[in-house]
Amino acid sequence: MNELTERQKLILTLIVHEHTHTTQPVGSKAMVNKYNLRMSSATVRNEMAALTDLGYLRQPHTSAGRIPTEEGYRIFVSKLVQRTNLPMTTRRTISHQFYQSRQDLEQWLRLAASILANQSQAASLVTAPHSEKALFKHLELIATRGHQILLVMVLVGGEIRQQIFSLPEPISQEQLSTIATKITNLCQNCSADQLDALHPQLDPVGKEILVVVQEEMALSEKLITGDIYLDGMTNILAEPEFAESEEARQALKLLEERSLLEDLLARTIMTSTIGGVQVLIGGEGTWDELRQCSIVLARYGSPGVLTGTLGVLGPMRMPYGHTISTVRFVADVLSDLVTETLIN
Amino acid sequence: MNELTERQKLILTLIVHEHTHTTQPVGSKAMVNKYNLRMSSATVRNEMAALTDLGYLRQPHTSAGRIPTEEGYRIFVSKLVQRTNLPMTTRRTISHQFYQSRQDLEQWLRLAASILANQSQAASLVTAPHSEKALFKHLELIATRGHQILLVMVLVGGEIRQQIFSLPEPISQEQLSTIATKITNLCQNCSADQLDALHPQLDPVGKEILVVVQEEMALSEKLITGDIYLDGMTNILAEPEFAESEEARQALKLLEERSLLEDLLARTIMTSTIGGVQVLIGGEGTWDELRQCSIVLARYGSPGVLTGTLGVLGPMRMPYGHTISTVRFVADVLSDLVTETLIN
DNA sequence: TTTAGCACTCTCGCCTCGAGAGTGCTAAAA
DNA sequence: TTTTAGCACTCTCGAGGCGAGAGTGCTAAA
Repeated sequence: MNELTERQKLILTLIVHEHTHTTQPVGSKAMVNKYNLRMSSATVRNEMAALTDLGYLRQPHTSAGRIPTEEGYRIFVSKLVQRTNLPMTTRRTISHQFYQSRQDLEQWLRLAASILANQSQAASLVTAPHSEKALFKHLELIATRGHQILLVMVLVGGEIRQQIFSLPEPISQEQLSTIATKITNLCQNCSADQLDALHPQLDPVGKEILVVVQEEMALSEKLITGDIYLDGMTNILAEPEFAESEEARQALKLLEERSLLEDLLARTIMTSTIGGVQVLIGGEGTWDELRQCSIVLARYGSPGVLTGTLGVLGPMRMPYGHTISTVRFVADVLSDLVTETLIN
Repeated sequence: MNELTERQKLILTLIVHEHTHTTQPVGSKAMVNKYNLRMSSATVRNEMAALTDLGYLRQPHTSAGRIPTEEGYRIFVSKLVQRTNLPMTTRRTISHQFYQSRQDLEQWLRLAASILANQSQAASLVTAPHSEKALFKHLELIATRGHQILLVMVLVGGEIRQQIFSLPEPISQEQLSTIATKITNLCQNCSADQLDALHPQLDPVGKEILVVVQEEMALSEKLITGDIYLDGMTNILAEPEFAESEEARQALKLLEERSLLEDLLARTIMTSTIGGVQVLIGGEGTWDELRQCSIVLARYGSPGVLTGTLGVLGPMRMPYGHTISTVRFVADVLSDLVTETLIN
């Protein structure tokens, strides 16, 4: 808690930097040589001992160099890493890819995941954006075979939900279209709750359909409704700390099991604002699977209207500066795209 | 090519069986003991030598036991594995899960992937079914902000495609609805080509929209349009042959890179018939990434109308009997569901 | 407060060595 | 002719030993 001296900050920064590059514990002598420090290795050793006592460094075993602890990374990320921007050329390349791709939400999300994975050489995840409050915009009903009916609903913001259901009696396409038009006109911009008031105005079939509509709207409001796009999972396997596959399995399992992933996103994302980037280091005591990992997350979209989450999962030894800038930049680009094309 | 003797078949079968269970090379003496063979280890050794000459077995190094070669697995799968059915209880459990889940294609596909992964303890993949010939059923146009228009199209079979595009001039929702209704009425059950004939009947805006419709239909006919559901990738990491992560990376990379995966499916699936299960062993000389793996694939759906692919990717040392039955059974269940609910 | 010097510790790669498992071959038995 | 017993040989694998190298902590001097 006590403020670190400038020299301690420098040494901690250098150790983090060196270790993220070499993967190895870093020793006092080697460090003095490499960075031409204007002090002796003994001095560095003393400072290292102090930082170790403070809990920011540790030794894998006696008489090895030091590596940062979780706490060390945390202080590095919160205080020491300088906010950098991605180089202009990189930014242009990324923007370019988005603007020349097919104008299609799914493509964008896939692309975002791919860019994050490549830039960070780690695993990436991107959730589809969804309305924080589902508002009805348009309903379409299409008869398929027999009693089966395909319901296609569009929400304000362009989210599309579809569902197949059946009615007790067969019904013609004309009748369905009439009902769909009626509901579309009545329900403009309504939330799921507001639809309750409309039940009296509808015939029995219409009521039944309205219930399905309400169900779908409710589902849409739950945190993560749509797809989650993952990429770069194999990057994780390339990291030396995951050479023994068991460790890697743990981390990838988290990405694979939607329920775990949703839980993670739900718990962390609520606190983060658009534009802000959140860094989770070592599972923060809650997620055992992530003991060796860090996650860098950001929200994108239009706050309060249509938002999604994107981020990167990699080893705790991660180039935080670069990763954070990348995540922030991709989030910004995606926010612009989503806002421009989907919000009305 | 020469027919194997009964005894050779027995020995090959036992070696495959034993090796899939232990992961270890299997030796003559151990085998005689374990299976109480009515012959001496020397006899077994002679037969093993013969099978090795034929190319069905190999030794990881001199004076180790034998393991099957790719060719050995191939002959095992094509001739020796007996076609078994899943036990009744397993089948019931699986069916049950499908029928009690939400009646929703996406859920089913996800579930299928999950069941395949769990049953086979390997990675699984399931592609969304798609029409082999895209036939128009229904069109909806929704104005969003400014010139942006959301196009929602339903194909015969229930496949939904959506696309955002813009027109040079702003246009009202009423006008859009009129156009959509007109196209819907004119184009019932038409293929993309047939739509060409309709251009003269439409005003300029209608023509422009029809072009987008045709583009979407063309896209839908390309082999794999929709999502691919993957599951159980971490199972692969648990296999001892993938302990050094490099090997595992190769295999997982294939699953992660959509383009590779689509290529794989495109090349293999064409030859396989519904109900038939296809087994690809060791990449078949074409896919280097799969040198250590096998894939068990089947198509599901309604032949010629709406079909998809599902399968399992695991180590070459795989319990083929069980995996094949599982893939076949899940494909059958999914075929029924798809046929019942989506085909009209 | 910083630095030089020094004894000590721990890992890592390399080597050796013996146990264990399995083979191929030969000659005898069925 | 086919099967089997016996035997010498080969190869892996794990344990143990050893030395080099890197790093530390401590003490005493600058």
